[in-house]
Amino acid sequence: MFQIDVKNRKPIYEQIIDNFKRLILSNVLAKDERVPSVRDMAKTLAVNPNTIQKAYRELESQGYFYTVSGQGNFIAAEDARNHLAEIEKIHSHLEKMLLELLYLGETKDNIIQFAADFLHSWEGGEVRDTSN
Amino acid sequence: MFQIDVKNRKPIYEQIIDNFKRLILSNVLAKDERVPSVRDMAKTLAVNPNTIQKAYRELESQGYFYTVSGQGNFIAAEDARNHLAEIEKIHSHLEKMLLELLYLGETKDNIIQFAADFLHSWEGGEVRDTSN
Amino acid sequence: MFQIDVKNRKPIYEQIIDNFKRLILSNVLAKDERVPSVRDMAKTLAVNPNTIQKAYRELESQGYFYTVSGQGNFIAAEDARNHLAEIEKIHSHLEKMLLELLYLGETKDNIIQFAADFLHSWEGGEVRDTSN
Amino acid sequence: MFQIDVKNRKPIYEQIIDNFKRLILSNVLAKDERVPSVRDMAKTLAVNPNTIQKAYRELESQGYFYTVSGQGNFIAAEDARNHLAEIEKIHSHLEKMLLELLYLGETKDNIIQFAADFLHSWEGGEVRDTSN
DNA sequence: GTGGTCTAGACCACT
DNA sequence: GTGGTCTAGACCACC
Repeated sequence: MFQIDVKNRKPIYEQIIDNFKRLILSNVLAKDERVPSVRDMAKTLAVNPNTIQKAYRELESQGYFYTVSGQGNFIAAEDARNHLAEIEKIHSHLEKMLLELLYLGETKDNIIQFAADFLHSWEGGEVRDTSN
Repeated sequence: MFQIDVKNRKPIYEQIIDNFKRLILSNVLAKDERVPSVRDMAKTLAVNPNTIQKAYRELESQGYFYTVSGQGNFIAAEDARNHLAEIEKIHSHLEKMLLELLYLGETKDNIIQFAADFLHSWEGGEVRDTSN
Repeated sequence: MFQIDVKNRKPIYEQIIDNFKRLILSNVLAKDERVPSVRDMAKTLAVNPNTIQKAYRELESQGYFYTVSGQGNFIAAEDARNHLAEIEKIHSHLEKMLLELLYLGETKDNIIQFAADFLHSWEGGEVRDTSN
Repeated sequence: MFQIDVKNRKPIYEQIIDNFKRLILSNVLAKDERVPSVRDMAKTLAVNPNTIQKAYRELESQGYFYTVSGQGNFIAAEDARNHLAEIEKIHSHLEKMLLELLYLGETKDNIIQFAADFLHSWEGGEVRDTSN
């Protein structure tokens, strides 16, 4: 499904969250699909079940998962998530990145070219692992 | 000079580093200019001197500062720094942001438009505080 | 008859209990009426028979059902139940809700208005499903 | 400060959350006031630090606390919280309670009287412990 | 000193 | 079987 990098500064549970978000947002995991149980996931990723639990809980509270007691966790419908707030946040984040590039001497046209090229190279087909 | 945000999850020393980098890259701080002493900086930012110390040491090791013992810290010449590595890092960071926006349903054209608008609205005048 | 919401954090068996209580208290289910068998109920609600069993047993112990072995479960007479205790419990629960609204900045008059409006909009006709 | 009831069905960390919310909403704890450290709280309540941690984290993500790394947790400004959504939720909860009382035979006037009496008996002065 | 993460292992409620 | 809670104890980064 995906791998986690224990050496990474980013906490394991965040890596798990990011990976699931990616898989969900790119429709690799579809609505109402069941995700591996906490224990199974813990085994396959070789981490402690509590760590998986923490990640799953967070994903639930952010509207990506829903839990059916005694049955497991499932992918929530898209409208349970708050995309607008998320987009807003990323936009402001993006602005900072763009500014930094300017500071580092990149020209505006260069930057835009870079972004455009990258996006167009992305025919939306398969998913690439971009976790950290 | 700049402000730090203690409520922010980003460590204070990293915030200081980022702010100095920004001021240096945007030429607000010029080559060989003296930066405030650790103690002064600690007072004005109202943080622990150790924290300033850590930031300064990091900035020195990244080639932004040079230290003259007994005299203080100074802005290093541009060629002491490695912009390419920095740009590379931001580029990959940027790719992730762009991808997330795609996942969240933004169209490619929308995203490029956003970036272009932002950059062009920014006639490179003074520097705005973009820390986190 | 009613629906249960598997996504809800409230245990299914409690949802079933609440629904039955509601139907009984609102006289949709009359004294000595037979309730569906455990197996039937399990099928129509698409839940595990054990879950129905647990709910029925609880309802019996609270005086809402009585069991005739070999024949099924039936609605008990009203006097078998202890409304006062129930009302007491809800009253205290209500107090907490009211207090929270106060804390959240609602004025007393606003709250009372809300409650009064709601109650009066309710001409006691049929029963609406209010399960969580 | 407050007590927790280990025998209670409600999880300890939720009891802690509820208690803090109560103290904050009733202004016993003021903006920017420091709350006891995780370890201290763990000692005084005689529970595991992880449990406190969980509660504090939740309170932070709900906008009641903010964390200053290396310094502790503090009460957040009121506008960081999402009262409207909260009020909405409680309103719908309240409706269910009111309905249940109707079913149990209480008259509308009785119920409104009860609510009004309770609210007016509550001159907003001191705080009473309503935790479970 | 502070919060944050993680492990190992236990116990519980629900299905 | 499932998720959820809790403990005990360790280690880390930050201030």
